[in-house]
This record gives sequence, structure tokens and C-alpha cells, in this order.
Amino acid sequence: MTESALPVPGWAREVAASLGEGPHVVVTGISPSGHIHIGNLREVLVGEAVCRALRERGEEVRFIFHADTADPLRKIAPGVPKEYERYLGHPIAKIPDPAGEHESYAESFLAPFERALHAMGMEIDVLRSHELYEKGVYTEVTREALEHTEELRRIMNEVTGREMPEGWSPYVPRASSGKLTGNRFVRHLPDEHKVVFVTEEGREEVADYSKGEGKLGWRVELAARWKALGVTFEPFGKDHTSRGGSTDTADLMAREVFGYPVPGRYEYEWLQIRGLGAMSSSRGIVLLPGEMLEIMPPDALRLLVLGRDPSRALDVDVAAGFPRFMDEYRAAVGEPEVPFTHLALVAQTFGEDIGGAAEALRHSGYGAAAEDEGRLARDLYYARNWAERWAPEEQRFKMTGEVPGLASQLGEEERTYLGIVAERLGTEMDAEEIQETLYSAARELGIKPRRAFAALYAALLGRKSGPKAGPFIAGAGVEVVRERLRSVAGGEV
RNA sequence: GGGCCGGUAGCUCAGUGGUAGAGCAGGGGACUUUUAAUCCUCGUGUCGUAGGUUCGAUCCCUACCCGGCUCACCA
Repeated sequence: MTESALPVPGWAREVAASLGEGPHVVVTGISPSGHIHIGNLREVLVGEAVCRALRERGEEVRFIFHADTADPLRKIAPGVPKEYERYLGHPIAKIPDPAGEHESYAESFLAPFERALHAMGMEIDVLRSHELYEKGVYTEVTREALEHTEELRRIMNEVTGREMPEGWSPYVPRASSGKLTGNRFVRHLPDEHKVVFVTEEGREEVADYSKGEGKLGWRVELAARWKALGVTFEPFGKDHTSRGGSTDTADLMAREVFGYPVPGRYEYEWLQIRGLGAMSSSRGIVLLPGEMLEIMPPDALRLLVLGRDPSRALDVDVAAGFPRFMDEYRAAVGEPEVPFTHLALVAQTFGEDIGGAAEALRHSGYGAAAEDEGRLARDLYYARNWAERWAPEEQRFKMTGEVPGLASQLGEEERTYLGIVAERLGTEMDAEEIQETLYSAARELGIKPRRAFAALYAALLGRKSGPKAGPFIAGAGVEVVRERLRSVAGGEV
């Protein structure tokens, strides 16, 4: 996979133009405490587009995805066993993966996302905050924060309008119990880069912040991270940028405490799933990058997620509206013209038979789409996956598991036809022979082909029409089809 | 309440300072050894409301109305 072939969007150029001379560090990130969905991907893609715009004008750019793996677990993701409540307040990098596949809770969500980023050809450094803390990347800024505790507290109080409690500290140490929450700060030992604190149980303990035995509180961490990583640009979702929000505190902290210029910013709006509203990891309503890459190529996903303008809310529709999106995408990037709905039909009809599909496409005037069989195979893969998983019912053609109710309405004549067809079909027949068999049998019986085929669709699909019958039956398997036709012909419905 | 984003043909949306477009749906027609597909043809709607800037605004500014989302550290 290579990087995007799409042109750099205009809005990204404008953003880049507002940033000064490089070198630049563009950072995006999220706390992997639940599924990382395409809403989160929007942030990464905004960052990527700005990176590309910067590079286009010759800047040196480092692009980072900062996974907040040191964050405490606040809520248990859907599907995670209830026993995990005992890990509430523990860093998600230190909690085991419920499925036992990955090395931690955080990693179980991060790994699939990272894989998708790489599949998209993204040139991005994926950093894990717990590793940064352990390696000492944040040691200096942590010391600085601790030395300016009162100033930071003042900013927190003023901006959020809430009084930080007694024992508040910009640094959140991890107790020997594993918990980050409930600890009260006592004092800072700058020479040893340690803090002394009292645990929930009232025990006095010590944490070494040069070794990752804790983390900065979220709002302070944001500003500290800018300085520690040299960040010059970061996109934010609108939840962070409301007044009194985390960007407000971080801006002040950066300027007044860390002496670091506030990085360039871009506010993006949220993605919604058509008909379902905003994505929500905690409600399990998400679209994942990985599953999206099974129905479209990376650049299509870029377009889908970014939309025309990421500062605007966007409804993502991967069901009924998807074919049109794909048609526009294909036209935009110069892919051979063929309606996506037609590809879906052909894909469902021919299954793995790429040659047959190519033939059918040529026949219906879409020869260009069949020219490159490698590309065609890929297109059919996307179309088939879409049809099976996301398409509206009327565009799915899959043999039902049971005899459809519609079959019971078939008349005597039609049943006879189906019975004859069942006898004549042979497992060695190819799609064309099957088609011929179906057609000639109808002729012989004096049934209008239209009715004969309708009967077939009723028996196989439970609907009045369907894809071209010969290839479809070849794809579904002659044996199962014969069995079905026999039972319908025999009146077992 | 603050913030952000919308309010354009039945539906979904695009659009530009100079008197508005697409897709779908719908109507009509053509073609085809079933299906699917394809082709031709038909769209005057106060561009949310009221003001303002301008020679001229749907597109710029202001106010208001309606809707969605977001502010409890889940983009």
C-alpha cells in the first residue's frame, strides 16, 4: 500500500498556510479504552491532510498518533466481563486483554486501528503514552509541572470554574495496587524525580515519574505533551474546544507555565452514522476502519470520512447511500465506469468466478471494468462484502436458509417446471449450460420465461426477481439448488 | 445557557457576488431469450425569516426562528 493518490484538499492547504516555518510536528491521538472508530479516524485524516499540505511546500514534518495508553480505565467497554470493574482506575496499558489475544486492554483496541492505518499507507509514528512515560520523555515537563503546581491549580480553577480539591496535583501517581485514582499528593522530591503520596487506603507511597509510575493529569498532559514532543499542529474534536474545555486550560498552561507557543489548531465536526447518530464506543455504535477497508479502497475511505469539509458534520451512509458514494469516488479517481450496484449484482451472481464476472460485464457494456482482472477481483471483493453486510435488503441476493414463504404461492404449473429443472440440472454444468437448461425447459412446458424465472426466484430467494439465474445458481451450488427446487416442487411448503 | 454545524426541487445533498444544479424517487418512451442492466425524455423551487452592504446576494454582514451535535475530560 502506498500513500494517498488524492489531491491535497483546499482546506488543508489553507490550514498549512496559516502555520509558520517548520520543522513541524503534527499530532493526533485518542485514548484506546474502547473501539477506535472512523470518527477517530477523521482526526487522523485531518492531520494527514495537513501533513501532506506542509510537505507539498517543502516542509519537514513528523506525523504522530499518540495513544493515551497510560490513561486510567473509566468505563468498561461493551462486551467486557463485569469482573473488569476491579480494574477501574488502572492504566489501560496495565490491564489484561479480556480476549487474551493482545498484551493489554489498550492494545486490544489499538492494534486493529494501527493495522488499518498501515493498510492505508499512512506514514505515521504510533506512540504509546505509557512507553513515553517509562522512557522518560515526559520527565522534564513533569518536573516543571510539579514545580508550578500552584499556578496550574489556579488555571484549572479559573478556567473550569471548579475548585481543585486538597491534595490535587498535576501529576497522578500510580499506587502499588495499580490504581491511579484516589491518591492524594503529599510532596515532590525533585532531585530523585519522585512524588510522595497517600493511597486510598491511607498508605504512604512513593512514585518515580521518570519511570512511568504514574502520569500527568489529562489537561496538564495536553500542554506538557506539546512541549515534550515539540507539537506545532493538532486537530481537535469539538468536545475539547468548548469554553472551559481542555484546550482552554492547555493554551494558558502552555503559555504561562511551560513557555511553549500554542500549536496550530483545527476544529473538526463529528461524523454521524446515518440513522443512528453520533458514534459511541460505550453504546457499541461504531464503524471501524478495518471493516470499512473491506468494502472500499483506502482513498475512498479518506474521502468518506473527511467529506468535503471536516469542519462540517457529516452523515456517513454505508447502506443505501453507499453505491452513489462509490460511483462518485470511482469517477473522481478515474476508475473504469460501472455502477457500484451493478458490481454488487455481478459479485453476488458469480461469486469467486472472476472470469465469468468479466464476461458478464463485457456483455452489459462495461468492458473497461473487466480489462484488468486483478483490479476487477478487488472491486468485486468490495462489492460482495458490501452486499452481504451493508446493502439494503432489496439488493441482497443470497439463497435463504429456509424455503421462502413466497414459494407457497406458486401454482401447479410452476411447481412442475421447478421439478423438471431440478432433474435436469447437473453438477458438472457451467453457468451458461444452466441458463440454457432453465430457458429451454420453460419453452418446452409452454411457460412464459418470465413466469418460469419468477418461480425460480421465489423458490430460491423469496422474491419476484433476481440476478441472472444461470450464474447465480452456479455460484450458489447446483446441489443445494436442486434440493430446494425438489422440495418446492413436491409441495412441501 | 455557551460553542460548533446546518436549514436549497417529494427525498438526499452540491453550488457560485450576477436572476439556481445533481442523484434518487416519480411520469412517459425505447431496447433485451427471463432477471438485472442500459438508453431517451419530463424539474420555475419565496435557495429558513427580517433587515443591511452592493449596480446586483441563495452565496457577505446583523438579528431572529427551527433542527442536529457538543460542553460530565467517550473525536
